[in-house]
Amino acid sequence: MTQRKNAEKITDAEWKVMHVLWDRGRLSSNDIVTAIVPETGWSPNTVRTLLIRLTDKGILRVEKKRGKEKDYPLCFYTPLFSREDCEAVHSRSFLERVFAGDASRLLAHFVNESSLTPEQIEELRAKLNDL
Amino acid sequence: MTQRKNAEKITDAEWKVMHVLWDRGRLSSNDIVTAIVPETGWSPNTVRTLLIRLTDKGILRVEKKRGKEKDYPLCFYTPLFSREDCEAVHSRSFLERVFAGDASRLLAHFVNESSLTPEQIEELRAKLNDL
DNA sequence: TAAACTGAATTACACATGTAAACACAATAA
DNA sequence: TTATTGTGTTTACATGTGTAATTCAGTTTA
Repeated sequence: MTQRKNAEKITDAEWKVMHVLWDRGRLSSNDIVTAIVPETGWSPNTVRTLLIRLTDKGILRVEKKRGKEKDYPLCFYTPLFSREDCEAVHSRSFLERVFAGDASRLLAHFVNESSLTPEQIEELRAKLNDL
Repeated sequence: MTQRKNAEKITDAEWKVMHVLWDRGRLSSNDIVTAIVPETGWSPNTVRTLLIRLTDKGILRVEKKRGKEKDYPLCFYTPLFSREDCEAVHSRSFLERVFAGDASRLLAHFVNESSLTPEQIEELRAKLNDL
């Protein structure tokens, strides 16, 4: 729950970093930089700043390694929260903020706007049946 | 679309103000203050600051009236965007940011977490059928 | 060994945001 | 008419965020 509190504070720019880490697991800062810079056009330093901030917030864990005494000192980062946890926290606050808590309207909106594939529609139907 | 751009910048605190205005239409600042202060505990000045900021952002329109020369000069505020428009803009950016654009996962999440009533479930089913 | 390079840590800086206090002015009450 | 009060306007101020530049410390290279 204290965790949840921290997990709440992921900012727009930081989400990009988190998605990379959730997709690919523990990564060196360089891996993260090379994954993110082309897509965003950010400076590598910007990415590193975000990594530091996420670490300070307790959302990432950092390990400083120096391989076999041959490599540069490198930082490896690992998420301390699952993607699902973070999504859940932010989803709740989004629901409250924008839809004033009315999940039904939120769902209606996304169903209408999302151009779902037939398979996705079927999946969703199945989920509704499971309720 | 330029409108859309502005509509994007509603902050957490500002949403509260907007919901009151969408619920009840054109209101004096005092009406807004009395609606919001009890629920939030904010100072009236805080609410007034938000009204000014929303006006500056072009999200609210303000009319300064002095009734029949008898009342205080009062400010009346009116939203310049529909609730649906603002929801749509913020929903899209939320989807991108938190769910990396995967609407299907977003929907699955909210369906599971929202404890919908049977009626709401039925409604949603109907919407799915209309796709 | 000195220069160049790489990655990490520190510092920066403007703008946004939450949250008002202070000030000003019209209207009303005394 | 003056003091008070309700309302609008201006200013404030810490913290968060986007977005790095700068500096520092090892590593490799000339």
